[in-house]
Amino acid sequence: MLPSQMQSLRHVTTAHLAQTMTLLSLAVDELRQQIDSELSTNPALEMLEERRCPVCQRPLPAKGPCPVCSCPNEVDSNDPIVYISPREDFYSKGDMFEDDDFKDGPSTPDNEDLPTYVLKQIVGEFDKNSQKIGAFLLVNLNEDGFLKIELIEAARYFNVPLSQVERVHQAIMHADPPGVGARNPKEALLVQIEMLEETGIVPPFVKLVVEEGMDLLSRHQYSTLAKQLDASLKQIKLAATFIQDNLNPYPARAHWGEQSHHPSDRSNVFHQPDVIISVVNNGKENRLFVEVILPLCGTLQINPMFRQAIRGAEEDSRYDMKMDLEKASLFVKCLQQRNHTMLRLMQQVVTTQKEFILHGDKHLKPITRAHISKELEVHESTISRAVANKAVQLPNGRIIPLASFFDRSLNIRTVLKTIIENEPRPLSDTELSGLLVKEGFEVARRTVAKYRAMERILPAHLRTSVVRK
DNA sequence: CTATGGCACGGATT
DNA sequence: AATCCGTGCCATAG
Repeated sequence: MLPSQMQSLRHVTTAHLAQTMTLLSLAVDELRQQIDSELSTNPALEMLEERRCPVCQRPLPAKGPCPVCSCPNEVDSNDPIVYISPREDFYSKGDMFEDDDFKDGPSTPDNEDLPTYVLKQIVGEFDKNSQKIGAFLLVNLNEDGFLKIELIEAARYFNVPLSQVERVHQAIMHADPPGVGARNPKEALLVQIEMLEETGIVPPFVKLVVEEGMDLLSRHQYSTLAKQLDASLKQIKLAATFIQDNLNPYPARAHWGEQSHHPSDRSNVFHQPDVIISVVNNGKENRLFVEVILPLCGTLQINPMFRQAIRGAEEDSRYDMKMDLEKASLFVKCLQQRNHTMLRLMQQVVTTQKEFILHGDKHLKPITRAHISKELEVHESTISRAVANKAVQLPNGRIIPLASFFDRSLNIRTVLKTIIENEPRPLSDTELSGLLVKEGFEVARRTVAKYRAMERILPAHLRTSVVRK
C-alpha cells in the first residue's frame, strides 16, 4: 500500500470520529441541512425512496399517515417502543424544506403554515377520521388563530358525534401555540391558564378574572373588578400583570417570547422536536411510544451505479471518485451511528423517566449524563453531545429541551411549588426548607430562595395569602 | 431582629 | 478546562 493511501485511510478514520461527533450533536433541522448538502455534492450517495412502517416494517404507501400503524401489531411488554422515524410530516404538503434559508430570520410559526404546524402535533393522538376533523378545523382558523366556525358544523359535516369533534378541538387548543383554535380570546386564555397550572404557579384570581371580567380587564378597570370579584386591588393587579406577561389572547400572533423574560428558566420555544414521545393506550397498560426523528423518508445508501463507474473510469479521475466513495460510506456509517446512539440514549432515558413523562415534573428523577454514559458504556461527552440542542415533544404536547431530563432540581422545585400552593399563609424560606426536608429533600434555606427565583415565585411577604371564600 | 437578595467559593458536572 | 449549582456569609429592607 502506498504511503499516500495509508495516510488517506488514517485521515478517514479520524474524520469518522469527528463526523460522528458532529452529527450526533446536530438537531433535526441542522441534520437535514447536512444530509441535503452531502447528497447534492457527493455523486456517490443516493437516497432510496422508501418508507417503512416503523412498527410492522412493511413499506408504506407513498402518501398517507401511519403514525401509529393501523395494522394491530402486538408486541406486548412494558418496554417503551423506541424507533427511528422517517421524517415527521405525515401530511406532506409539497416540500416545505426548500432552500429558503434562515436568511430571513428564525422561522416563527408566522411564516410557517400554522394549520400544518399544529396538525403535525396532534396527528399521533388520533385515528384517521379524527385527523380529518382536525385538519378541517385548522383550515377554518382566522388570522388571529381563532376558530371561525361552530363545532356543530364540523360534526354535521363529518357526520360524527359532537363529542368527538370536541376531543379534537381540545387537543388542538392544547398544542403549540397554546390556545390556538379557541373560539374567542377568553377561551384561549383559559386553556393557557390550564396549561400553565401544570407547570407553574398561577396567582389566585387569574382564572376568575378571565372567566368573569374580560371586558373590565381590557378596560383596565381594576378597582371595579376587585369589588365585583370580592378581592383586593393588589390581588387584581397581580393577576392582571400575570396575564399580560404570561398569556396571549391571540395565540396566532406569536409575539410571545422574548419580552421581559428572566434569563433563567423558560426554554426557548423549539419548533421542531428531535424526538416525539406519545402514549399508546393499548387497552390495559400505557405504553410509551418514542420516535427519534430522522429528516429523511428513505434509506441513504451508496449508489451502486457509481461503484461500477469507478471500474471503468480513467486512471486520473479514479482517485477523486474513490474519495467520494469513501466519504459517502463514511457519511452513511456516521449517520447510522448517530441513530444508534440516539436510540439507545432515548431507550435509557425514557425508561428511567417514564413516571416523569406520564405524570409530570414532580416525578423527574435527577439523573446525570455521567450516569447514563456508564450504563451505555460510552464516553460522557458522547451523551453530552447527544443531549445538547435537542428537543423532545411530550405526550401532552409540551416541547422541552432534552436537557431537561437531566435537570437536577426540577422535582424539588415542583414539590416546592405544590407546597406553596397549598399552604394557606405565606411561608418564609426557612419554613419551606423545613417542610421540604420532611418530604425527604435536603435543601438549605438559601437554596429554597434560589428555587423560588427560578420559578418566579414572589417572596413570602409579597405573596397574597391564598384565596378563601 | 427576621427575611431576602447578592457575591463568591468549592465541589460536582459536562 | 470550563461551567453549573448549592451554599455560606454579609448587607440591606421591612
